[in-house]
Amino acid sequence: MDKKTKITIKDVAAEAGVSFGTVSRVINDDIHVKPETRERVLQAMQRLGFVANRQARSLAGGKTNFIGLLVPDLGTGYIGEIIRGIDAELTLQGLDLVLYTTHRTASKEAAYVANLAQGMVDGLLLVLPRNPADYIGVLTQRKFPFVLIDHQGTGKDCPAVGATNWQGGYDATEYLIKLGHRRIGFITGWMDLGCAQDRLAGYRAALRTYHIPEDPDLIYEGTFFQPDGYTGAMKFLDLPNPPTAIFASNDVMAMGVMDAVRMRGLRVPEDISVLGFDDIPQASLVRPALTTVQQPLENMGRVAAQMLLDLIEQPERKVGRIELSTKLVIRESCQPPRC
Amino acid sequence: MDKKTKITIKDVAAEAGVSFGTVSRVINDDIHVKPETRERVLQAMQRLGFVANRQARSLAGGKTNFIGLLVPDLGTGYIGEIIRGIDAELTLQGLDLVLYTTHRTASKEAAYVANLAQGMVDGLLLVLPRNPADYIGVLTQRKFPFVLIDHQGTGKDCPAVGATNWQGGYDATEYLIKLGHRRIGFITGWMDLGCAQDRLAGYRAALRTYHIPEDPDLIYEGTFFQPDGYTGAMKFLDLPNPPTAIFASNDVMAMGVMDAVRMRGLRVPEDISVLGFDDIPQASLVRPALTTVQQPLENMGRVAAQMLLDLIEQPERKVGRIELSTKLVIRESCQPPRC
DNA sequence: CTTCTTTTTGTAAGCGTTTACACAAGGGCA
DNA sequence: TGCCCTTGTGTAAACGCTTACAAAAAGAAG
Repeated sequence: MDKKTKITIKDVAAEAGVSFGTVSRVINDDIHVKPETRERVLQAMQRLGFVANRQARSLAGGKTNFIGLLVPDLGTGYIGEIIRGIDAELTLQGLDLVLYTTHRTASKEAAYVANLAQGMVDGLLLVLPRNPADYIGVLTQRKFPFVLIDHQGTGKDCPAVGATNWQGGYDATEYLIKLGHRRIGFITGWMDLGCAQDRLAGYRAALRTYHIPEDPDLIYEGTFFQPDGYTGAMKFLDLPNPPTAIFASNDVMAMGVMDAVRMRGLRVPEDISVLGFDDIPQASLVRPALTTVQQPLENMGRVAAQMLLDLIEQPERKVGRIELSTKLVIRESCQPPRC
Repeated sequence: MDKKTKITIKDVAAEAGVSFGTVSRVINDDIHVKPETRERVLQAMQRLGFVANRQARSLAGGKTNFIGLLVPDLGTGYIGEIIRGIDAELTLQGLDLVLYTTHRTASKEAAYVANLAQGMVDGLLLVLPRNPADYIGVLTQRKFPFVLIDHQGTGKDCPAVGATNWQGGYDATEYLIKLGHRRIGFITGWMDLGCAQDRLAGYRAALRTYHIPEDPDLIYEGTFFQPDGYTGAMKFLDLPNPPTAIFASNDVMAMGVMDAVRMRGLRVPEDISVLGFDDIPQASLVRPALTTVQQPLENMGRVAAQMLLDLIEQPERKVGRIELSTKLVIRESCQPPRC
C-alpha cells in the first residue's frame, strides 16, 4: 500500500489542499487552525500514513524528544523497576529513552555524559552514578537538565531522588530489636555509595537508641552482590557468639545469607532471622518470603522523570534532593530469637 | 570554558581557516583531505569542544545511528544479559540504543514498530516479541531491517536468533534419565512462545528415545514466572506417585520448585532433583547451585546485533534463523534418585 | 458598505549537516 | 611550455521540519 518511500508534510499539504505550514501547525496542535481544516489535514495524514520525521523536527525545533538514561547494569531486577517508572512517565509526554549501560566503568560514564549533554538528548537521568562529581559541575554550569537517581554523597545540592535509606535501616533494626534480638549481624552495601552508608548509619542509630553496644564483628562489608551475603553470613555463623538475626543491605545479599544459613543446616527464621532491603519482586517469592525494607523503586523512577521534565520546562528552577519513604514489609523471614 | 552555546562546523571551519565542507569531510573520515589540513581541523575541534549535531547529520545523511530495541520487560536478569551483548556490539559501531518496553501489551508493540520503522531508527531488534505476525509482513515488504531475538513460530523465514531449545530440553532430560530417573516432572513455559514449545518437545523426545511412557500428570503448564514453579511442584508432590526429578523450563521457575520442595520438608537434590533452563546469574548463586541448560544470552544479543548491522548494510541479503547452542551446566541440584 | 480587528493561512528563512559538483593547485609527460 | 590528470578544497543545494512574519479571509462595528 505504501509505495512512496517517504511521505513529508508537503505531500500531506498537497493531499489536503493546504500549505505545508498549516500541516505543521496541525502536527503541533497549534490553536490557529480552523477545525474543519484540521480535520481535512488529519484525514490526509491518515490516508497517506504520514509520520513526522523526528530528526527534522528536532533540528528545526531545537529539542530532541529523547531523554538519556545512564544505568550501571541491568543484571538485577532493581534497575528494571526504576526504568518501569521512568518509562511510564516519559511515555505520557511522548519522549523516548536512549539507553546507555556503563557496566560499572566509570570512564564511560563521564564520556557519555559529555556527549549527551551536547544536544543529543534533552535531559539526562543517571541511575546509581558512580562518581558524578566528575561531570556534575559541567552539567550544572551549562544548565543542562539532569536528575540523579538513588545517589547522595557529593554534598552538592543537585536534583536527585532517593529513598530514606537511613530511616529504612533504622526501622528494620528497631523491628528486630523489638522482636527480642540483641545480636544483629549487618552486611553493608558497597560503601562508596551513599545509600549503603546511610543504611549502616540507620542500623547503628537504632542500636544506640536501644543501648545495644555495637560489635565490629557483627558488621561485614559487602558490595551489594549475592556472594557477599553468603560469605558474610558464614563469617557470622563461625563466631563463638553468633548473631540471632542478620540484616543485609539489599535483598540479593539477604538471599545469599539464607543460602548460607541453610548450608549450615540451620533454618530461617527459626534459628536465624534474615532481613533484606529493596523489596525486589523475588523477595516475596522465595521461601520463607523475605521480610525487607521496601524501596519505592518504580515510584522513584516516576518522580525522577517528573523532576527532569519540570527542569526541562524551567531550567532556572532550583530543585534539590527528594527522598521517598521506605516501608518495612513484614513477611516470614524474621521471628523472635529462640529462648 | 564553553561560553558559546552551540559550536557548529562553521565555527570550527573559521577557527581552522578552512571551509565548512572540509570540516565535514574530516568528520566523516573522507580520504580527500590533506593530512596536515585534517590535523589543523582536528585541533580546532578539540579547542572548541565541538560535537557534531546528531539530528542534522541524520537529516542530511539519511541515517539516524539509532537502533530501536523492543523488550517486553526488564524484570528478570534474562533480558539484561541479552542487552549486554547487543550493547557491546553496537558500541563498537557507534550506534545508540533507543529502548522501548512493551510490558507485555501486544498493542503497544505493533504501534511502536509502525512508528519506529518510519525512519526513527535504522533498524529494529525485537526481544521475545509477542505476536510479531502483526507487523513482520509490513517490515519485510518495506525492507526495513530487523532481527527477532528468542522467538520462533510464525514459520515465516525471517531474520532471527535463538537457542537450540529442543536440544536443550532433550539433553537435560536425557541427563536425568541417565542418572536413573524414570518419573520426571516437566513445567512448561508460556506455550504461546516457540521456545517453550521446543523445550517441551525436547523433553518428550528424550522420554521416547528411552522408552519411558509420557505421563500427562507430570506436565504442568506454566508461564515462565516463579510462582508457576512453586505451584507446579506442589501439584507434582501431591501425586500418589510423585516424580523424583523436576525439570522447569526456566531458572526462575526452577527456584520456585526448590522453594516448594523445601516447603514440604524435602531436600534438593537428595529427595528431588531439580533442573532449570537459561543459566541466569542467580542460578550459580542459590544453594544448592542449580543444574541448568545454559542459553548463551549475551552472545545471542551480540549475534543479533551483528545480523542487524549486516542487514542494514545490505538490505537485500536474505538471512534466516540462527540457532546458538545450549549447554548443560551440571551443578549440585541433581543426583540419582533414592533407591 | 467601509474600516478596523481578529482569525486563519501562506511564505521564507533558518536549524547543522552531507554530498554532488565546480574549481584551484600541483605533478607528469610530451 | 602547454595539456591532462590527480588531489584537495570551496559552494550550493538538499534533508523535513518550525516559526516569525506577511497576507488574506472573515467578522464586528460604525
